[in-house]
Amino acid sequence: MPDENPSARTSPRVRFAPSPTGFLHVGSARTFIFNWLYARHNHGTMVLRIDDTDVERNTEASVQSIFDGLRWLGLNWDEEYRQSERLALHRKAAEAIFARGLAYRDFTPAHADDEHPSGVQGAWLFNPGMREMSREESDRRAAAGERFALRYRVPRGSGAAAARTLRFADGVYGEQTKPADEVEDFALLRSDGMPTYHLASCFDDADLGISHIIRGQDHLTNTFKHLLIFEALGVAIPNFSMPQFAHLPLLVAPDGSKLSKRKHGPVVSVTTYRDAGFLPQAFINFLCLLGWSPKNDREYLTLEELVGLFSLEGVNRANAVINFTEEVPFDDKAVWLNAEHIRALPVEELAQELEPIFKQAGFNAPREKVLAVTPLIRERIKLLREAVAAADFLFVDELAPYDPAELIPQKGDAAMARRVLETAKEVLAVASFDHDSLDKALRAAAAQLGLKAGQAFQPIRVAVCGRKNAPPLFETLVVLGREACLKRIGQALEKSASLG
RNA sequence: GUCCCCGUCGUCUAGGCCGGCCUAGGACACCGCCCUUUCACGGCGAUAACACGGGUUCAAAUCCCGUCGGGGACGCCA
Repeated sequence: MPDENPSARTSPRVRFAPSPTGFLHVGSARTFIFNWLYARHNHGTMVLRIDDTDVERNTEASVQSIFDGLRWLGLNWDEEYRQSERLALHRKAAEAIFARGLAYRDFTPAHADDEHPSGVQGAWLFNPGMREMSREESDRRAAAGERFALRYRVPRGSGAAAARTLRFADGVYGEQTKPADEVEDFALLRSDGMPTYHLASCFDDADLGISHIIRGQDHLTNTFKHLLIFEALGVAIPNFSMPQFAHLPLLVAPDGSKLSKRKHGPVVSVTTYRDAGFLPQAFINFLCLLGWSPKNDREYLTLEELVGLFSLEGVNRANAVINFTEEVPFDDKAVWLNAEHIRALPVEELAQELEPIFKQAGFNAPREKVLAVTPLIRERIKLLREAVAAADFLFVDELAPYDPAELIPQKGDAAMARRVLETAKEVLAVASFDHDSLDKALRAAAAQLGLKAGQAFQPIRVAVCGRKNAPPLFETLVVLGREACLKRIGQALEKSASLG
């Protein structure tokens, strides 16, 4: 079959274009992930472009922190650009638009930051006197060194003639239209000669052949401006075709407001999740479920499954709130998913994640030991960091002080605790240290003492772990080894003396 | 203020485009029970929502209008 529409056949090119004004924001991360998923699902190309045209606000530290976040996610990109390196291209594009009469110079002094340009009367459209200024006067003033911004001359209806209607089909929000009359004469170049976001972003998207622009819904109304820029730019770019747009619902805070670094603090930074012990695949899984659904009730999804399932049709239109409070900084569902992903990890891989964390906590944690400890805590931690508190007694030489009363079993007394510990000491001195042997020996000892297993095990558990809530007893004893067990039971016996 | 978007359990969502299968499904969280040597895992169960008002229709969460609520855009920020 002949290929009638070659452009529809070429693989999609998508981009993620963060501006380096802070750390990588969870909302940005989700935008990145959706773009990445779209690219991988459709065998397309993922472009990373650092939108650093705002020299005032951009910092190199921020660029690094964005890379930190992206590297942690582990999703690779195929091409990488820096907008600041393409400045000359942007200026040339602006000049070309001006030369064609599609833009004009605006000599109005820039607004101060606190001045809101849109009055209470309605939307601001353009500054009086500038749009109509003759080319001669404009040239003369520019030549005289007067500063100006370059504004796009948005087509407007004149007299009885209605303005044209701008339209595009959004991949998520559907058909969008707006009369050009309602679009303000936005700036292309600032009075310092720097391109604005709108110009730089559209030029690069067109020049880099981006086929699908997937971004936050806060750009939905900006898209009408972008349509105009693309139109003006397109004529100079061979084989240009208008990109498809898809806007993503916003991620909002529990109070419904837009997530912001300033207002909500570190919980909006992806490195906070990393440092708290989230697995990147769990974090990705969680973010995907915010504003997107595979529509088959599945929630725990691996990266491969996400790639296979992802489509723009599954994207929701309503904003999604990401739940957090000061006491509980992470969304319950994110934590649950993380626990699921932790349990799904093979022991060797989980051990590998845990090893640096144990070492950081100051534990003597050789590989073999971590490998032995991991199965004991795998089902007891929801965040990797919790492994430290869950397994500390398996690493330290001396147990942290605990209340001797903990040694007393249910429906028992101090004497019973001591009897159990004495017996355990004898049994463990000779028993072979593997799960089944210990199970057999200790159960037999309990029976001999006339106690229920649970009653007999509690003093031993507390003696060995220093607390009541701990992993299963026999596995714990095995990992700890005979020497440590006997020593701790001996210490417990001493402690129990104070119980009278 | 103007324009745009959105509104299903506390939260994430399915269902909505193609009205009846929805006495609205799933998940997290919460509560209860079971399993069990503690904790955890696992299993089972319970509570919980179509923002409101009109209309269209034999029939509306689903279509239409309005109201209210939330959000976004309106910068020489991105």
